[in-house]
Amino acid sequence: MEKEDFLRGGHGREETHEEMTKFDSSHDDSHQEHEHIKRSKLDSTKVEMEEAKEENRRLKSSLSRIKKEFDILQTQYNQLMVQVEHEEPNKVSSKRSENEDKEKVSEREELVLLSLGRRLKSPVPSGSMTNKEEKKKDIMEEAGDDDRSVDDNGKSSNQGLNMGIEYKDLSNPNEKLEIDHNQETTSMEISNTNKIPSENSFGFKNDRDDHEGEDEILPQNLVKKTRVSVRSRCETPTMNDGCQWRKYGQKIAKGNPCPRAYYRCTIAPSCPVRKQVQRCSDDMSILISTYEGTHNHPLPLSATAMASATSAAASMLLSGSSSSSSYSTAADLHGLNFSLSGNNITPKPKSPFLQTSSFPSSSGHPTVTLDLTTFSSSQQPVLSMLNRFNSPPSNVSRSNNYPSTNLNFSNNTNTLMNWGGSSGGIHSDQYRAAYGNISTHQQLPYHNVIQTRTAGLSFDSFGRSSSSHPIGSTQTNLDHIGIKNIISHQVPSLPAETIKAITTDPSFQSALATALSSIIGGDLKIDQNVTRKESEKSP
DNA sequence: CGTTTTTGACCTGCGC
DNA sequence: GCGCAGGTCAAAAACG
Repeated sequence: MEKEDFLRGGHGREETHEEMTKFDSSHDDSHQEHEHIKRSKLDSTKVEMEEAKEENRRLKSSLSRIKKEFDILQTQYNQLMVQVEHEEPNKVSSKRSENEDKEKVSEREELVLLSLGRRLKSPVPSGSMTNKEEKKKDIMEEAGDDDRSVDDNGKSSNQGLNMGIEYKDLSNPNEKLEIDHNQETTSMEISNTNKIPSENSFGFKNDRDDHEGEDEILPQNLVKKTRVSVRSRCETPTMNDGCQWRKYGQKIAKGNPCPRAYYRCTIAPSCPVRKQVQRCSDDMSILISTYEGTHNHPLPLSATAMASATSAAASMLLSGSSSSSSYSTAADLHGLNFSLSGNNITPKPKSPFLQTSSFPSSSGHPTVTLDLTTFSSSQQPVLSMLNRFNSPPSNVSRSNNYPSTNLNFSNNTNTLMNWGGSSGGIHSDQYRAAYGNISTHQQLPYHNVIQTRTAGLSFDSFGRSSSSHPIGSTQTNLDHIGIKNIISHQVPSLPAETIKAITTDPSFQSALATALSSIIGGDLKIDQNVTRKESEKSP
Protein backbone atom coordinates (compact mmCIF):
# COMPACT_ATOMS: atom_id res chain seq x y z
CA MET A 1 0.00 0.00 0.00
CA GLU A 2 2.62 2.34 1.18
CA LYS A 3 4.84 1.31 -1.66
CA GLU A 4 2.06 1.52 -4.04
CA ASP A 5 1.04 4.74 -2.62
CA PHE A 6 4.56 5.89 -2.57
CA LEU A 7 5.15 4.71 -6.06
CA ARG A 8 1.91 6.11 -7.27
CA GLY A 9 2.21 9.14 -5.24
CA GLY A 10 5.83 9.53 -5.96
CA HIS A 11 5.36 8.89 -9.53
CA GLY A 12 2.33 10.91 -9.50
CA ARG A 13 4.07 13.67 -7.67
CA GLU A 14 7.05 13.41 -9.93
CA GLU A 15 4.83 13.43 -12.93
CA THR A 16 2.89 16.25 -11.53
CA HIS A 17 6.06 18.03 -10.72
CA GLU A 18 7.32 17.49 -14.20
CA GLU A 19 4.06 18.61 -15.58
CA MET A 20 4.05 21.45 -13.20
CA THR A 21 7.54 22.30 -14.18
CA LYS A 22 6.61 21.97 -17.78
CA PHE A 23 3.50 23.92 -17.19
CA ASP A 24 5.34 26.42 -15.13
CA SER A 25 8.00 26.89 -17.71
CA SER A 26 5.53 27.07 -20.53
CA HIS A 27 3.30 29.15 -18.44
CA ASP A 28 6.21 31.36 -17.59
CA ASP A 29 7.03 31.63 -21.25
CA SER A 30 3.53 32.38 -22.32
CA HIS A 31 3.09 34.56 -19.33
CA GLN A 32 6.20 36.41 -20.23
CA GLU A 33 5.03 36.67 -23.79
CA HIS A 34 1.70 37.79 -22.56
CA GLU A 35 3.35 40.27 -20.28
CA HIS A 36 5.54 41.38 -23.10
CA ILE A 37 2.59 41.85 -25.39
CA LYS A 38 0.73 43.56 -22.60
CA ARG A 39 3.65 45.83 -21.96
CA SER A 40 4.13 46.62 -25.63
CA LYS A 41 0.44 47.26 -25.94
CA LEU A 42 0.62 49.48 -22.94
CA ASP A 43 3.60 51.22 -24.40
CA SER A 44 1.89 51.76 -27.70
CA THR A 45 -1.19 52.97 -25.88
CA LYS A 46 0.99 55.32 -23.92
CA VAL A 47 2.59 56.51 -27.09
CA GLU A 48 -0.82 56.98 -28.61
CA MET A 49 -1.95 58.83 -25.54
CA GLU A 50 1.11 60.99 -25.75
CA GLU A 51 0.44 61.64 -29.37
CA ALA A 52 -3.14 62.45 -28.61
CA LYS A 53 -2.03 64.78 -25.86
CA GLU A 54 0.44 66.37 -28.16
CA GLU A 55 -2.22 66.75 -30.81
CA ASN A 56 -4.53 68.18 -28.22
CA ARG A 57 -1.92 70.69 -27.19
CA ARG A 58 -1.38 71.68 -30.76
CA LEU A 59 -5.05 72.08 -31.36
CA LYS A 60 -5.41 74.15 -28.24
CA SER A 61 -2.62 76.42 -29.26
CA SER A 62 -4.09 76.68 -32.70
CA LEU A 63 -7.43 77.54 -31.26
CA SER A 64 -5.97 80.25 -29.13
CA ARG A 65 -4.14 81.59 -32.12
CA ILE A 66 -7.32 81.64 -34.09
CA LYS A 67 -9.06 83.42 -31.28
CA LYS A 68 -6.35 86.00 -31.24
CA GLU A 69 -6.65 86.46 -34.96
CA PHE A 70 -10.33 86.86 -34.63
CA ASP A 71 -9.90 89.47 -31.94
CA ILE A 72 -7.46 91.32 -34.10
CA LEU A 73 -9.80 91.26 -37.00
CA GLN A 74 -12.67 92.38 -34.89
CA THR A 75 -10.63 95.26 -33.59
CA GLN A 76 -9.69 96.16 -37.10
CA TYR A 77 -13.24 96.03 -38.14
CA ASN A 78 -14.30 98.32 -35.36
CA GLN A 79 -11.54 100.72 -36.25
CA LEU A 80 -12.59 100.62 -39.84
CA MET A 81 -16.16 101.28 -38.94
CA VAL A 82 -15.13 104.29 -36.92
CA GLN A 83 -12.99 105.42 -39.79
CA VAL A 84 -15.80 104.99 -42.25
CA GLU A 85 -18.12 106.96 -40.04
CA HIS A 86 -15.60 109.77 -39.86
CA GLU A 87 -14.99 109.78 -43.56
CA GLU A 88 -18.60 109.62 -44.53
CA PRO A 89 -19.51 113.27 -44.03
CA ASN A 90 -16.75 114.29 -46.40
CA LYS A 91 -18.06 112.10 -49.09
CA VAL A 92 -21.61 113.11 -48.78
CA SER A 93 -23.16 114.38 -51.93
CA SER A 94 -26.45 116.14 -52.15
CA LYS A 95 -28.02 113.13 -53.76
CA ARG A 96 -26.69 110.88 -51.08
CA SER A 97 -28.32 112.85 -48.38
CA GLU A 98 -31.52 112.46 -50.29
CA ASN A 99 -31.35 108.76 -50.12
CA GLU A 100 -29.48 107.34 -47.22
CA ASP A 101 -30.63 103.84 -47.82
CA LYS A 102 -29.02 103.77 -51.18
CA GLU A 103 -25.85 104.94 -49.63
CA LYS A 104 -25.86 102.12 -47.18
CA VAL A 105 -26.44 99.72 -49.95
CA SER A 106 -23.49 101.00 -51.93
CA GLU A 107 -21.38 100.87 -48.83
CA ARG A 108 -22.24 97.28 -48.44
CA GLU A 109 -21.33 96.70 -51.97
CA GLU A 110 -17.91 98.07 -51.47
CA LEU A 111 -17.29 95.12 -49.31
CA VAL A 112 -16.78 92.06 -51.35
CA LEU A 113 -17.34 88.90 -49.52
CA LEU A 114 -15.76 85.72 -50.54
CA SER A 115 -18.03 83.53 -48.64
CA LEU A 116 -16.85 80.05 -48.02
CA GLY A 117 -19.62 79.50 -45.62
CA ARG A 118 -23.23 78.99 -45.93
CA ARG A 119 -25.51 81.83 -46.46
CA LEU A 120 -29.03 80.93 -47.06
CA LYS A 121 -31.50 82.79 -49.05
CA SER A 122 -35.11 82.02 -48.79
CA PRO A 123 -35.56 79.33 -51.32
CA VAL A 124 -37.86 80.69 -53.89
CA PRO A 125 -38.53 78.44 -56.81
CA SER A 126 -36.60 79.93 -59.62
CA GLY A 127 -39.18 78.94 -62.07
CA SER A 128 -41.80 81.07 -60.45
CA MET A 129 -40.33 84.28 -61.66
CA THR A 130 -38.80 85.61 -64.76
CA ASN A 131 -35.16 86.10 -65.26
CA LYS A 132 -35.39 89.81 -64.73
CA GLU A 133 -37.42 89.36 -61.62
CA GLU A 134 -34.91 86.90 -60.36
CA LYS A 135 -32.05 89.25 -61.01
CA LYS A 136 -33.95 91.99 -59.30
CA LYS A 137 -34.64 89.71 -56.42
CA ASP A 138 -31.00 88.76 -56.17
CA ILE A 139 -30.03 92.36 -55.95
CA MET A 140 -32.67 93.10 -53.39
CA GLU A 141 -31.66 90.12 -51.36
CA GLU A 142 -28.03 90.98 -51.49
CA ALA A 143 -28.86 94.41 -50.26
CA GLY A 144 -31.54 93.64 -47.81
CA ASP A 145 -31.25 90.23 -46.34
CA ASP A 146 -28.47 90.91 -43.97
CA ASP A 147 -30.59 90.51 -40.94
CA ARG A 148 -31.81 87.28 -42.25
CA SER A 149 -28.36 86.11 -42.99
CA VAL A 150 -27.49 86.25 -39.35
CA ASP A 151 -30.45 84.17 -38.64
CA ASP A 152 -29.59 81.87 -41.42
CA ASN A 153 -26.12 81.45 -40.20
CA GLY A 154 -27.52 80.39 -36.99
CA LYS A 155 -29.73 77.91 -38.60
CA SER A 156 -27.31 76.62 -41.07
CA SER A 157 -25.45 73.44 -40.80
CA ASN A 158 -22.38 75.40 -41.64
CA GLN A 159 -21.05 72.66 -43.66
CA GLY A 160 -20.71 74.33 -46.95
CA LEU A 161 -18.05 76.38 -48.43
CA ASN A 162 -19.56 78.71 -50.87
CA MET A 163 -17.59 79.35 -53.88
CA GLY A 164 -18.09 82.80 -55.08
CA ILE A 165 -18.35 86.28 -53.94
CA GLU A 166 -21.01 88.04 -52.08
CA TYR A 167 -21.59 91.39 -50.64
CA LYS A 168 -21.99 91.52 -47.01
CA ASP A 169 -23.21 94.03 -44.59
CA LEU A 170 -20.55 95.96 -42.81
CA SER A 171 -22.86 96.73 -40.02
CA ASN A 172 -22.66 93.37 -38.47
CA PRO A 173 -19.33 92.92 -36.81
CA ASN A 174 -20.07 89.35 -35.94
CA GLU A 175 -20.16 88.45 -39.52
CA LYS A 176 -16.98 90.19 -40.36
CA LEU A 177 -14.66 87.32 -40.55
CA GLU A 178 -15.88 83.97 -39.77
CA ILE A 179 -13.45 81.16 -39.79
CA ASP A 180 -14.66 78.05 -38.20
CA HIS A 181 -11.70 75.87 -37.84
CA ASN A 182 -13.86 72.92 -37.31
CA GLN A 183 -13.77 73.16 -41.04
CA GLU A 184 -17.39 73.74 -41.30
CA THR A 185 -17.68 77.36 -42.10
CA THR A 186 -15.19 79.73 -43.42
CA SER A 187 -16.04 83.14 -44.53
CA MET A 188 -13.67 85.54 -45.99
CA GLU A 189 -14.20 89.10 -46.88
CA ILE A 190 -12.25 91.32 -49.08
CA SER A 191 -13.25 94.87 -48.97
CA ASN A 192 -12.64 97.15 -51.82
CA THR A 193 -12.34 100.02 -49.47
CA ASN A 194 -10.18 101.68 -52.01
CA LYS A 195 -13.42 102.13 -53.83
CA ILE A 196 -14.21 100.54 -57.06
CA PRO A 197 -13.28 103.28 -59.44
CA SER A 198 -15.20 104.27 -62.48
CA GLU A 199 -12.84 102.26 -64.44
CA ASN A 200 -12.88 99.77 -61.73
CA SER A 201 -10.22 97.45 -60.68
CA PHE A 202 -11.62 94.67 -62.76
CA GLY A 203 -11.42 96.77 -65.80
CA PHE A 204 -15.08 96.81 -66.52
CA LYS A 205 -16.25 99.62 -68.56
CA ASN A 206 -18.51 101.28 -66.16
CA ASP A 207 -20.86 103.61 -67.87
CA ARG A 208 -23.31 103.47 -65.08
CA ASP A 209 -21.07 105.01 -62.53
CA ASP A 210 -22.40 108.31 -63.58
CA HIS A 211 -25.84 107.28 -62.62
CA GLU A 212 -26.00 107.20 -58.94
CA GLY A 213 -29.32 105.50 -58.96
CA GLU A 214 -27.73 102.43 -60.38
CA ASP A 215 -24.72 102.39 -58.17
CA GLU A 216 -25.92 99.52 -56.15
CA ILE A 217 -26.39 97.35 -59.12
CA LEU A 218 -23.07 97.75 -60.69
CA PRO A 219 -20.63 96.27 -58.22
CA GLN A 220 -23.02 93.48 -57.75
CA ASN A 221 -22.84 92.61 -61.38
CA LEU A 222 -19.18 93.10 -61.31
CA VAL A 223 -18.65 90.55 -58.66
CA LYS A 224 -21.25 88.22 -59.97
CA LYS A 225 -19.36 88.11 -63.19
CA THR A 226 -16.13 87.19 -61.55
CA ARG A 227 -15.35 83.69 -62.56
CA VAL A 228 -12.98 81.01 -61.64
CA SER A 229 -11.88 78.76 -64.38
CA VAL A 230 -10.34 75.39 -63.73
CA ARG A 231 -8.28 73.69 -66.36
CA SER A 232 -7.73 70.05 -65.77
CA ARG A 233 -6.93 66.97 -67.66
CA CYS A 234 -10.03 64.93 -67.63
CA GLU A 235 -11.21 62.07 -69.77
CA THR A 236 -14.82 62.29 -68.73
CA PRO A 237 -17.27 64.82 -70.12
CA THR A 238 -17.44 66.69 -66.87
CA MET A 239 -15.19 67.14 -63.93
CA ASN A 240 -16.54 65.76 -60.72
CA ASP A 241 -16.20 68.65 -58.35
CA GLY A 242 -18.58 67.33 -55.75
CA CYS A 243 -21.53 69.43 -56.75
CA GLN A 244 -24.62 68.31 -58.56
CA TRP A 245 -25.16 70.01 -61.88
CA ARG A 246 -27.93 70.08 -64.37
CA LYS A 247 -27.21 70.88 -67.92
CA TYR A 248 -29.38 73.64 -69.28
CA GLY A 249 -27.74 74.54 -72.50
CA GLN A 250 -25.05 73.90 -74.97
CA LYS A 251 -23.47 76.15 -77.50
CA ILE A 252 -20.66 76.00 -79.92
CA ALA A 253 -18.54 78.97 -79.11
CA LYS A 254 -16.70 80.78 -81.79
CA GLY A 255 -13.17 79.60 -82.26
CA ASN A 256 -13.67 76.26 -80.61
CA PRO A 257 -15.22 73.30 -82.37
CA CYS A 258 -15.99 71.75 -79.03
CA PRO A 259 -19.38 72.68 -77.69
CA ARG A 260 -19.60 74.57 -74.46
CA ALA A 261 -22.01 73.08 -71.99
CA TYR A 262 -23.87 75.16 -69.45
CA TYR A 263 -24.72 73.72 -66.10
CA ARG A 264 -26.45 75.05 -63.04
CA CYS A 265 -26.19 73.77 -59.52
CA THR A 266 -29.08 71.56 -58.52
CA ILE A 267 -28.22 70.95 -54.92
CA ALA A 268 -30.58 73.75 -54.06
CA PRO A 269 -33.31 74.84 -56.46
CA SER A 270 -32.50 78.49 -56.01
CA CYS A 271 -28.75 78.16 -56.19
CA PRO A 272 -27.45 80.72 -58.64
CA VAL A 273 -24.16 79.01 -59.31
CA ARG A 274 -23.46 78.22 -62.93
CA LYS A 275 -20.76 76.27 -64.54
CA GLN A 276 -19.48 76.17 -68.07
CA VAL A 277 -17.62 73.16 -69.32
CA GLN A 278 -15.65 73.13 -72.48
CA ARG A 279 -12.77 71.21 -73.91
CA CYS A 280 -9.70 73.09 -74.88
CA SER A 281 -9.53 73.31 -78.64
CA ASP A 282 -5.79 72.80 -78.65
CA ASP A 283 -5.71 69.91 -76.28
CA MET A 284 -8.88 67.90 -76.14
CA SER A 285 -7.78 66.20 -72.99
CA ILE A 286 -7.99 69.46 -71.15
CA LEU A 287 -11.32 70.30 -69.70
CA ILE A 288 -12.06 73.88 -68.81
CA SER A 289 -14.66 74.32 -66.12
CA THR A 290 -15.68 77.83 -65.35
CA TYR A 291 -17.59 78.59 -62.18
CA GLU A 292 -19.68 81.64 -61.58
CA GLY A 293 -21.79 82.61 -58.63
CA THR A 294 -22.23 81.76 -55.01
CA HIS A 295 -23.78 78.65 -53.58
CA ASN A 296 -26.56 79.45 -51.16
CA HIS A 297 -26.66 76.05 -49.58
CA PRO A 298 -24.37 73.66 -47.78
CA LEU A 299 -21.99 71.85 -50.01
CA PRO A 300 -20.68 68.34 -49.92
CA LEU A 301 -17.16 68.28 -48.66
CA SER A 302 -15.63 67.39 -51.94
CA ALA A 303 -17.36 70.39 -53.37
CA THR A 304 -16.18 72.58 -50.55
CA ALA A 305 -12.67 71.65 -51.36
CA MET A 306 -13.03 72.75 -54.92
CA ALA A 307 -15.07 75.72 -53.82
CA SER A 308 -12.42 76.88 -51.44
CA ALA A 309 -9.70 76.41 -53.95
CA THR A 310 -11.60 78.41 -56.50
CA SER A 311 -12.52 80.93 -53.85
CA ALA A 312 -8.89 81.29 -53.06
CA ALA A 313 -8.29 82.02 -56.67
CA ALA A 314 -11.12 84.52 -56.77
CA SER A 315 -9.78 86.02 -53.62
CA MET A 316 -6.47 86.39 -55.26
CA LEU A 317 -8.06 88.09 -58.18
CA LEU A 318 -9.81 90.52 -55.91
CA SER A 319 -6.83 91.11 -53.73
CA GLY A 320 -4.65 91.72 -56.66
CA SER A 321 -7.11 93.97 -58.27
CA SER A 322 -7.71 96.07 -55.25
CA SER A 323 -4.13 96.43 -54.38
CA SER A 324 -2.27 96.89 -57.53
CA SER A 325 -2.37 99.90 -59.67
CA SER A 326 -1.40 97.74 -62.55
CA TYR A 327 -4.95 96.53 -62.68
CA SER A 328 -6.27 99.41 -64.53
CA THR A 329 -7.41 97.79 -67.68
CA ALA A 330 -9.39 94.77 -68.52
CA ALA A 331 -6.44 93.34 -70.31
CA ASP A 332 -4.47 93.27 -67.15
CA LEU A 333 -6.90 91.29 -65.23
CA HIS A 334 -8.66 89.58 -67.90
CA GLY A 335 -6.76 86.40 -68.11
CA LEU A 336 -5.05 86.80 -64.83
CA ASN A 337 -3.85 83.31 -64.64
CA PHE A 338 -3.93 81.61 -61.39
CA SER A 339 -1.78 78.87 -62.62
CA LEU A 340 -1.33 76.07 -60.23
CA SER A 341 1.69 74.80 -61.93
CA GLY A 342 4.74 73.88 -60.04
CA ASN A 343 7.99 73.35 -61.73
CA ASN A 344 6.88 72.82 -65.20
CA ILE A 345 8.62 69.85 -66.52
CA THR A 346 7.56 70.34 -70.07
CA PRO A 347 7.59 73.99 -70.82
CA LYS A 348 4.68 74.93 -72.92
CA PRO A 349 5.61 76.52 -76.18
CA LYS A 350 2.54 78.62 -76.00
CA SER A 351 0.59 79.36 -72.94
CA PRO A 352 -2.86 77.86 -73.22
CA PHE A 353 -4.08 80.70 -71.09
CA LEU A 354 -3.56 83.03 -73.90
CA GLN A 355 -5.69 81.09 -76.26
CA THR A 356 -8.64 83.11 -75.33
CA SER A 357 -10.54 82.43 -78.47
CA SER A 358 -11.83 79.24 -77.06
CA PHE A 359 -11.48 80.21 -73.52
CA PRO A 360 -14.47 80.96 -71.37
CA SER A 361 -12.90 84.09 -70.04
CA SER A 362 -13.02 85.60 -73.43
CA SER A 363 -16.49 86.80 -72.66
CA GLY A 364 -15.18 89.77 -70.77
CA HIS A 365 -15.57 88.44 -67.27
CA PRO A 366 -12.66 88.77 -64.92
CA THR A 367 -11.54 85.23 -64.66
CA VAL A 368 -9.04 83.48 -62.50
CA THR A 369 -7.67 80.33 -63.95
CA LEU A 370 -6.58 77.39 -61.93
CA ASP A 371 -4.40 75.38 -64.17
CA LEU A 372 -4.24 71.79 -63.08
CA THR A 373 -2.73 70.61 -66.26
CA THR A 374 0.86 71.37 -65.50
CA PHE A 375 2.70 68.99 -63.33
CA SER A 376 5.46 68.68 -60.90
CA SER A 377 6.99 65.37 -60.09
CA SER A 378 8.15 66.10 -56.63
CA GLN A 379 5.48 68.21 -55.09
CA GLN A 380 2.20 67.11 -53.79
CA PRO A 381 -0.72 69.16 -54.77
CA VAL A 382 -3.55 70.58 -52.85
CA LEU A 383 -5.81 70.00 -55.73
CA SER A 384 -4.53 66.59 -56.38
CA MET A 385 -5.82 65.98 -52.95
CA LEU A 386 -9.12 66.99 -54.35
CA ASN A 387 -8.39 64.61 -57.08
CA ARG A 388 -8.02 61.92 -54.50
CA PHE A 389 -11.59 62.35 -53.59
CA ASN A 390 -12.62 61.44 -57.01
CA SER A 391 -10.02 59.32 -58.57
CA PRO A 392 -9.70 55.61 -58.62
CA PRO A 393 -6.66 54.38 -56.75
CA SER A 394 -4.80 53.55 -59.87
CA ASN A 395 -4.74 57.15 -60.79
CA VAL A 396 -3.28 58.31 -57.56
CA SER A 397 0.24 57.89 -56.63
CA ARG A 398 0.45 56.32 -53.24
CA SER A 399 3.06 58.65 -52.19
CA ASN A 400 5.10 57.76 -49.24
CA ASN A 401 7.23 60.73 -49.81
CA TYR A 402 4.71 63.38 -49.22
CA PRO A 403 6.61 66.49 -48.63
CA SER A 404 4.10 67.92 -46.28
CA THR A 405 6.10 71.05 -46.07
CA ASN A 406 5.98 71.58 -49.74
CA LEU A 407 2.45 71.42 -50.87
CA ASN A 408 1.69 72.45 -54.34
CA PHE A 409 -1.31 72.55 -56.52
CA SER A 410 0.36 70.76 -59.28
CA ASN A 411 -0.40 67.21 -59.88
CA ASN A 412 1.81 64.25 -60.15
CA THR A 413 3.67 64.01 -63.36
CA ASN A 414 2.05 61.02 -64.87
CA THR A 415 -1.26 61.34 -63.25
CA LEU A 416 -4.02 62.27 -65.51
CA MET A 417 -6.46 64.30 -63.56
CA ASN A 418 -9.54 62.27 -63.35
CA TRP A 419 -12.32 64.32 -61.95
CA GLY A 420 -14.83 62.38 -63.79
CA GLY A 421 -17.57 60.32 -62.33
CA SER A 422 -16.08 56.98 -63.13
CA SER A 423 -14.64 56.79 -59.70
CA GLY A 424 -16.47 55.75 -56.64
CA GLY A 425 -15.04 58.27 -54.29
CA ILE A 426 -11.98 58.22 -52.21
CA HIS A 427 -10.80 55.03 -50.67
CA SER A 428 -10.35 55.60 -47.05
CA ASP A 429 -7.21 53.50 -46.80
CA GLN A 430 -5.77 55.50 -49.58
CA TYR A 431 -6.75 58.60 -47.75
CA ARG A 432 -5.11 57.33 -44.64
CA ALA A 433 -2.03 56.32 -46.55
CA ALA A 434 -1.78 59.75 -48.02
CA TYR A 435 -2.48 61.81 -44.98
CA GLY A 436 -1.04 59.39 -42.53
CA ASN A 437 2.22 60.28 -44.05
CA ILE A 438 1.74 63.86 -43.38
CA SER A 439 1.19 63.17 -39.78
CA THR A 440 4.07 60.76 -39.67
CA HIS A 441 6.43 63.16 -41.19
CA GLN A 442 5.49 66.25 -39.47
CA GLN A 443 2.19 65.92 -37.76
CA LEU A 444 1.29 69.45 -38.36
CA PRO A 445 -2.24 70.62 -38.37
CA TYR A 446 -2.85 72.62 -41.47
CA HIS A 447 -2.68 75.91 -39.69
CA ASN A 448 0.62 74.95 -38.22
CA VAL A 449 1.84 74.37 -41.66
CA ILE A 450 0.31 77.58 -42.83
CA GLN A 451 1.49 79.75 -40.03
CA THR A 452 5.13 79.25 -40.23
CA ARG A 453 6.86 82.44 -40.98
CA THR A 454 6.14 86.07 -41.30
CA ALA A 455 6.29 87.56 -44.71
CA GLY A 456 7.46 91.07 -45.10
CA LEU A 457 4.73 92.44 -47.23
CA SER A 458 1.15 91.62 -46.66
CA PHE A 459 -2.36 92.63 -47.32
CA ASP A 460 -4.78 93.40 -44.67
CA SER A 461 -8.05 91.66 -44.74
CA PHE A 462 -9.45 94.42 -46.84
CA GLY A 463 -7.10 93.92 -49.67
CA ARG A 464 -4.95 96.92 -48.98
CA SER A 465 -1.29 96.61 -48.91
CA SER A 466 0.35 96.94 -45.59
CA SER A 467 3.76 96.20 -44.31
CA SER A 468 3.11 95.90 -40.64
CA HIS A 469 -0.29 94.57 -40.31
CA PRO A 470 -1.18 92.69 -37.18
CA ILE A 471 -2.27 89.83 -39.30
CA GLY A 472 1.21 89.74 -40.61
CA SER A 473 2.18 87.92 -37.50
CA THR A 474 0.21 85.01 -38.68
CA GLN A 475 1.30 85.23 -42.22
CA THR A 476 1.45 82.12 -44.17
CA ASN A 477 4.75 81.50 -45.59
CA LEU A 478 3.43 80.40 -48.86
CA ASP A 479 6.87 79.87 -50.16
CA HIS A 480 7.22 77.32 -47.51
CA ILE A 481 4.32 75.29 -48.70
CA GLY A 482 5.11 75.80 -52.30
CA ILE A 483 2.22 78.08 -53.05
CA LYS A 484 4.48 80.68 -54.47
CA ASN A 485 4.39 78.56 -57.53
CA ILE A 486 0.80 79.27 -58.17
CA ILE A 487 1.71 82.63 -59.49
CA SER A 488 3.30 81.78 -62.70
CA HIS A 489 5.17 83.62 -65.31
CA GLN A 490 1.92 83.92 -67.13
CA VAL A 491 1.00 87.00 -65.17
CA PRO A 492 3.32 89.44 -66.77
CA SER A 493 1.41 92.48 -65.67
CA LEU A 494 1.87 91.75 -62.01
CA PRO A 495 4.91 93.11 -60.34
CA ALA A 496 6.77 90.73 -58.10
CA GLU A 497 5.75 92.68 -55.04
CA THR A 498 2.14 92.34 -55.95
CA ILE A 499 2.52 88.66 -56.49
CA LYS A 500 4.13 88.27 -53.16
CA ALA A 501 1.51 90.43 -51.61
CA ILE A 502 -1.27 88.39 -53.09
CA THR A 503 0.17 85.13 -52.00
CA THR A 504 0.64 86.48 -48.53
CA ASP A 505 -2.84 87.83 -48.40
CA PRO A 506 -4.41 86.40 -45.27
CA SER A 507 -7.70 86.03 -47.05
CA PHE A 508 -6.11 84.05 -49.74
CA GLN A 509 -4.32 81.99 -47.18
CA SER A 510 -7.46 81.46 -45.21
CA ALA A 511 -9.19 80.12 -48.21
CA LEU A 512 -6.30 77.85 -48.95
CA ALA A 513 -6.17 76.75 -45.39
CA THR A 514 -9.84 76.01 -45.52
CA ALA A 515 -9.41 74.11 -48.71
CA LEU A 516 -6.71 72.09 -47.09
CA SER A 517 -8.62 71.53 -43.94
CA SER A 518 -11.76 70.56 -45.70
CA ILE A 519 -9.80 68.02 -47.62
CA ILE A 520 -7.73 66.70 -44.83
CA GLY A 521 -10.36 66.68 -42.20
CA GLY A 522 -13.27 65.83 -44.35
CA ASP A 523 -15.97 63.35 -43.81
CA LEU A 524 -15.82 61.14 -46.78
CA LYS A 525 -19.26 59.69 -46.63
CA ILE A 526 -20.86 62.70 -48.14
CA ASP A 527 -18.27 62.81 -50.77
CA GLN A 528 -18.74 59.23 -51.65
CA ASN A 529 -22.41 59.69 -52.02
CA VAL A 530 -21.99 62.58 -54.30
CA THR A 531 -19.28 60.88 -56.22
CA ARG A 532 -21.41 57.83 -56.61
CA LYS A 533 -24.16 59.89 -58.04
CA GLU A 534 -21.75 61.54 -60.36
CA SER A 535 -20.35 58.22 -61.42
CA GLU A 536 -23.79 56.98 -62.20
CA LYS A 537 -24.22 59.87 -64.52
CA SER A 538 -21.02 59.24 -66.33
CA PRO A 539 -21.10 57.03 -69.39
C1' DC B 1 -43.74 59.34 -64.06
C1' DG B 2 -40.28 62.36 -62.48
C1' DT B 3 -35.86 63.95 -63.75
C1' DT B 4 -32.35 65.09 -66.97
C1' DT B 5 -30.64 66.12 -71.52
C1' DT B 6 -31.13 68.02 -76.03
C1' DT B 7 -31.77 71.67 -79.05
C1' DG B 8 -33.81 75.47 -81.49
C1' DA B 9 -35.52 79.89 -80.25
C1' DC B 10 -35.00 83.82 -77.81
C1' DC B 11 -32.70 87.47 -75.03
C1' DT B 12 -28.91 90.53 -74.01
C1' DG B 13 -24.74 93.02 -74.44
C1' DC B 14 -21.33 94.80 -77.31
C1' DG B 15 -18.96 96.59 -81.34
C1' DC B 16 -19.45 98.80 -85.57
C1' DG C 1 -29.89 100.14 -85.80
C1' DC C 2 -27.81 95.95 -87.13
C1' DG C 3 -25.26 91.89 -86.69
C1' DC C 4 -22.75 88.85 -83.95
C1' DA C 5 -21.72 86.03 -80.07
C1' DG C 6 -22.60 84.49 -75.51
C1' DG C 7 -25.95 82.98 -72.54
C1' DT C 8 -30.63 81.27 -71.19
C1' DC C 9 -35.22 79.38 -71.83
C1' DA C 10 -38.40 75.88 -72.50
C1' DA C 11 -40.61 72.23 -75.10
C1' DA C 12 -39.62 67.79 -76.57
C1' DA C 13 -37.09 63.69 -76.14
C1' DA C 14 -34.56 60.47 -73.54
C1' DC C 15 -33.65 58.12 -69.49
C1' DG C 16 -34.08 55.45 -65.23
